Amino acid sequence: MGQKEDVCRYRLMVSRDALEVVQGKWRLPIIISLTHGNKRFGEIQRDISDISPKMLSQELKALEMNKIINRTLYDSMPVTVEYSLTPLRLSMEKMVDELINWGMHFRKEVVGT
Amino acid sequence: MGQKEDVCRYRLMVSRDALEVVQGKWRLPIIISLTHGNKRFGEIQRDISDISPKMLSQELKALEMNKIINRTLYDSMPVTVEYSLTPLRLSMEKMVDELINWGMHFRKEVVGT
DNA sequence: GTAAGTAGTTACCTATAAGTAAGTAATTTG
DNA sequence: CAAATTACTTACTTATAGGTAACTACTTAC
Repeated sequence: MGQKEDVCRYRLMVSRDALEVVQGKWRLPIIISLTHGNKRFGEIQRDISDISPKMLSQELKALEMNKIINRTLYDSMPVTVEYSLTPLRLSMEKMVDELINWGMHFRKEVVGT
Repeated sequence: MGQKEDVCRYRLMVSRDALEVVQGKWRLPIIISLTHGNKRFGEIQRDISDISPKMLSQELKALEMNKIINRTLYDSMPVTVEYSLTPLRLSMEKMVDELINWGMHFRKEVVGT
């Protein structure tokens, strides 16, 4: 008894997991910025013009912890740090595509009305 | 000039639109509860055992405004209200499936490690 | 008239997300 | 030696999300 409900609860749990990785104001912008090539802190900051260094630092850490991006420190002078995407980010492609697809549909049907 | 950036900004905008509809603690649980049939306020509340009437009422209103659910008032005594899904909810199927798929993958690769 | 069931609302409080402004440390350039 | 560039950090504040408890209004059953 309750097997259907278990499946349902599991689906809820993992969809919440997925949402937590991409939700928030800055995570998708950062991910998308890095999709156009590896970048340094300052470059991402210039890409996303209204993000503060505090938020960028905080969100980069969160994305690194979730294994979406890599942080590589180069021992050059001025010290440079390069951020790049991981294979896990590449596995998000379909999900992000479907968010975009449905977002377009939603905007046509509801927002644009 | 900037056509690529316009496309990028548009994708960001619509993916944020999509996220806003499903994000939060209770929206997916409510949507999924109604997937198993039209339900009344109290039934949803019993389905999602730890939701308060305030949050349920608030989130049902948000989902109704976004045209994900319908609210139908029946003039019976005791007044009953039935909530049901709209065609727009049905169009979310792929997106929700991909959230679940990637969430499973993420949990295997990161959470479960 | 009291309790229980219908579907919520209201006021208040706490927790989390995000913003603002300034500071740090190391090095390079003029 | 002062200014600029690298990549941040810290302290403080504001805004939004969510939680708690009690209350409303109507009707039926006992």
